[in-house]
Amino acid sequence: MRIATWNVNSLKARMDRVEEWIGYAEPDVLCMQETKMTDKAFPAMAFSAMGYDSVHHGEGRWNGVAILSRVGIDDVVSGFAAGIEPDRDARLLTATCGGIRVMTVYVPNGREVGHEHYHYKLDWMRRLREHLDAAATPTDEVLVCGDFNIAPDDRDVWDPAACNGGTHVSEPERAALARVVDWGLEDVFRRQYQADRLYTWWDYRAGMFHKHMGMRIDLMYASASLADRLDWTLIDRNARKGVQPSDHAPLVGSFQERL
DNA sequence: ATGGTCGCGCAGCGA
Repeated sequence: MRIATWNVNSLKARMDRVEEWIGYAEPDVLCMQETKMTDKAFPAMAFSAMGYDSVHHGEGRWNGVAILSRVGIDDVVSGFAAGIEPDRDARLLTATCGGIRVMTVYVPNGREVGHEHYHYKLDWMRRLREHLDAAATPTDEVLVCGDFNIAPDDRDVWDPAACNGGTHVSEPERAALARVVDWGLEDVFRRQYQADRLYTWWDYRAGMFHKHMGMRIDLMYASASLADRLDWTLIDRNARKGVQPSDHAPLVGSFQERL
């Protein structure tokens, strides 16, 4: 079972790259963020022709998340579970694919520490934990992946000193992430790579990608029983190269078959 | 040292 997460930064602008990538990466499940389109505009037929069922939760110009699956999509929940203050944006989608409760998340960008959007981000993370409590059980196979806009620790940024005090690395953001992880999740990339400084996002500007100046903010978390089946993970830097790339690279996790 | 680019949509904002 191969599961991927990719912030595509507009599916309309990225469709050729996404189709190319699916063609060679052959994920069983692909979670996307920042599709930036309405549900009506979502190219479900094109994905169907490639063998994937899909579900999309979009709004238009901003945000938007999707799950593609060739192992089934059931019990879909758009946004936070019932009983939680609804999200004003399209940032979360939950579905069961091949026996795994999959969640694709696009965590708000906080803009600046202390900004109104920063507080919205922290509150959004609080609600994500409530969503986990309501929509899943830690003993089940659960996978939470997406663009968290938070670097979990200083290994996850190219220069901790330069990033110090900024958004993505602030202590309250990391604490909010830890609170979500505390539900019963493990960072599968870090399960495989402990010291490695590998990133998933690089600013388009200033040749940041070529200078290896990025952040690891696209994350894949698995519940214990699923994490125990982890075979390997990969950040596909090739997808960040070439013609009209997203500013994020896909992150792939491969899980062994259930015994 | 600083700033450097995209996408959306048609100016300038958001990331």
